[in-house]
Amino acid sequence: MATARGKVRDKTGTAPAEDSFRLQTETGHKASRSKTEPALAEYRRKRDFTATREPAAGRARGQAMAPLYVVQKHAARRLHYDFRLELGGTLKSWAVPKGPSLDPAVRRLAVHVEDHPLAYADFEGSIPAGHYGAGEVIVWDRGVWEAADADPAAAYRAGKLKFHLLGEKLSGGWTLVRSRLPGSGGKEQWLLIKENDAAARQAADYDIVAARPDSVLGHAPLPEPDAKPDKAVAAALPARLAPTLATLVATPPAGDWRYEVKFDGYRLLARVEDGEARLFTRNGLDWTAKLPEIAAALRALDLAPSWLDGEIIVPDAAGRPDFQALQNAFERGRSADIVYCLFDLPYHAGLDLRAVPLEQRRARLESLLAGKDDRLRFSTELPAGGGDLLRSACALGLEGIIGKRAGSSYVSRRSADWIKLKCKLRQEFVIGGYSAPQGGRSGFGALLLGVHEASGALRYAGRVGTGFSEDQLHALHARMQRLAQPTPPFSPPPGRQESAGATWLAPELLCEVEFAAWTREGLVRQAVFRGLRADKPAQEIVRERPAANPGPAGKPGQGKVAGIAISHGERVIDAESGTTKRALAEFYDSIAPHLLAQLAGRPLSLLRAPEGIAGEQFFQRHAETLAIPGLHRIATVTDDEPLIGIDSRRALIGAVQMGTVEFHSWNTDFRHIERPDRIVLDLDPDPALPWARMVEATHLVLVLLDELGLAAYLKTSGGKGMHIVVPLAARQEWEPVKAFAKGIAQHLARHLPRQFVASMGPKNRVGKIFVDYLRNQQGASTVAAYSVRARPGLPVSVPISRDELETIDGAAAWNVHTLAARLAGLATDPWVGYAHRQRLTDAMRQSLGLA
DNA sequence: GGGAAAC
DNA sequence: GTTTCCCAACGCCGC
DNA sequence: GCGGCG
Repeated sequence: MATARGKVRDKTGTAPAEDSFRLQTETGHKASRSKTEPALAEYRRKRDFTATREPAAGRARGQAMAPLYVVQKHAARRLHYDFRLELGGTLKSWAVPKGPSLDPAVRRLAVHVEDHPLAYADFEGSIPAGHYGAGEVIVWDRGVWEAADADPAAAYRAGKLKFHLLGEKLSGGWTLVRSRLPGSGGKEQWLLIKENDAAARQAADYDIVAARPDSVLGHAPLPEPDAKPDKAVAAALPARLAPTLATLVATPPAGDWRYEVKFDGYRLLARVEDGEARLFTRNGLDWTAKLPEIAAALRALDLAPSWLDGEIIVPDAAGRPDFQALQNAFERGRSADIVYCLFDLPYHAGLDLRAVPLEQRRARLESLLAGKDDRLRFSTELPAGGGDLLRSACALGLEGIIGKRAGSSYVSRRSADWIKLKCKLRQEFVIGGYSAPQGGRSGFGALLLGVHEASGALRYAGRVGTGFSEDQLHALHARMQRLAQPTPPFSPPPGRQESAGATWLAPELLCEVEFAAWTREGLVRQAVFRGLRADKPAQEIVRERPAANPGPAGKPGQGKVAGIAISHGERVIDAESGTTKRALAEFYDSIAPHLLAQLAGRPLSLLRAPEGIAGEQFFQRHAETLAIPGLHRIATVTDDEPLIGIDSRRALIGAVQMGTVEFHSWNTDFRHIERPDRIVLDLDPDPALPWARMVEATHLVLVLLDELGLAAYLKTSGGKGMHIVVPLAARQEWEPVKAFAKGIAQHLARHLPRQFVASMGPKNRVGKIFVDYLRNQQGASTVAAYSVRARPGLPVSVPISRDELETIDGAAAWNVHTLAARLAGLATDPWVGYAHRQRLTDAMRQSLGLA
């Protein structure tokens, strides 16, 4: 024991090649083949940071340093947990609870240090994706323990691990702070923070809330509750207070706005005075008696006379507000689960703070709540950036976000300085009936909606009774009457109340509906009719799962997609969109006909990422031991091992179950594997180039192909570039076809040197577009049209028409969430006319200078 | 994610 | 039993 | 020329 700090790490030798840090032991390290941004410098910086830290003042001599920390990296809006242990002693082994290391539920690391029994180190909390924007956070748990303490976990529990560094400026610009983060259960954490762009933000953005009494340095910029802020006015505490209400807006406005989570609960104001706490709804009803635990927690804060403003919620398992759970909590008189999320402090300690800038009120509020009852939580600020922020909030299954203008004051009315941005859900439903009109309404009352279960049954999904014009109402009614049938198409049929007076319809009509949320029973809430749809077979209408929403558990068939059991269906494959493995499988199931048309008959390479796109990724070209139902293993003369062929839904979903994210196809067919039947040119731009340059370059290539007399088809790559596909009759073998593709690339590079390069190196590619012709050799493959890409947000490679090139705003125009809408809105196949008829002629070769 | 080799 | 390794292929680039 | 990298 008590060997030098950093020993474990030093023994590992080489730095990992990926941007994450695997826990490293003396048995070696694991270099990943992950195709992510280079992170060697990143790694070195962090290593340097730990290596160059000065020992903390006040540490007794002879004590072993045994810091344990958890590294969480969050760059470019990708959340990444990883664990690194640095222990005095030789690390023997370690364990993270089974499952993805991204699992926010991971709370405990087991560590095994030589000469020590198995020790556990707990850490608490998690940081949801999107919380910190671009930047990095290290969740840090640090302390010392006596060498005599055989069990560091016991020492930790006994409080012998001392924290004693706060606000310490560390090398490399890191700062140690103590803070509470959303999702942390209100618990404070030690955080090491570092800004990528310090100028863009202020330290206060990080919610630094408290200094420990034993803080050595303690110069963190803490709010000073006792100082009287500008504009604060001494005032008696009013008996009543009406809250500031937010204005609903559709898009994030310009300007300086501070965003918070929109809580799906009840607004509640708290009045605290003389050891008494009372709770009021926004209409002034006294709910103190309904919320004894909250009231007690507020009393325990022992506040000087104050009004606090917040919202009560019941968090679901993932920490998100759950409106129904809140209602249930009231119904059952179980208010103990309720949490009060506080976001404002209009009065405090005899001061009227309403005119004080928002940030100051909130800083003061946060300091009041720091380290107090878990039922009282500070509503943390979300990172700047409205549009993306809303998207990520929605992807996390939140109801929306609230924006407050920087510096705004607290007013007792609806304010334009407080805005709410809602995540609206929208999807198609099958119309399975309608209810009788009520009152002055003619035609029908509401449409009875359904979605298909995985089993194929049409499940009742609630009703929509608003959103149609008078004309629509009549037209729809007339149309529906022709589809009337005596029995409900739903299975099981809706309850008596829903069925009363209903007219049942053959499940043929589809409509688009916008709604606020799915209820726990799987019905739409606050649904609005947005129009009929007619572009999809009714059978394809299924519930579109909001990302990261596992859905009701325990239902039969719940774990299966297309008959394939999906293990770890709740695993989040992509943190940015919150897409789970099951959602990915369902996505592939939903586009199976499109994708299978691209894959069938071709040898494939699979890009697999069993632990999600942030984990290790690898290609697989040989069927090997791959146990996928319906997968073809095809022996060929070209490869010793059988290749992979997929031509069924089962095999497709089976591949997804095995962690496949991307499907890459060869430019040939098993039937003529030595003769390619297409050329694929991958236009791969310098990432810094604007999209307009990409559009221009694509046009230029199309012009060249037109001149040669070759028809070509476009698809987005799902990344930065475009793929141009030239279908061929499978006449020639790989070599001449590759030479032809190379000829095109070199022709472009030669004649349009400002736009194109034909060689791969990034060196002379600055500001240009690399025409990647290398995908046209034997054994090479290109991501298939309709394949997802293993990148943040899970974009999809999508065929487009030449006309559409002008209209899209990037090669990642569609992703797993938005592709359905595109397919639904598509009148004609963007690749209409695609046929393998073209030949490469000598005349073409001459034109290219290949002769 | 899972088979198989290496501990 | 437990842990690690493997799962493409190619051209570039730096040693 | 070899190996790591993208």
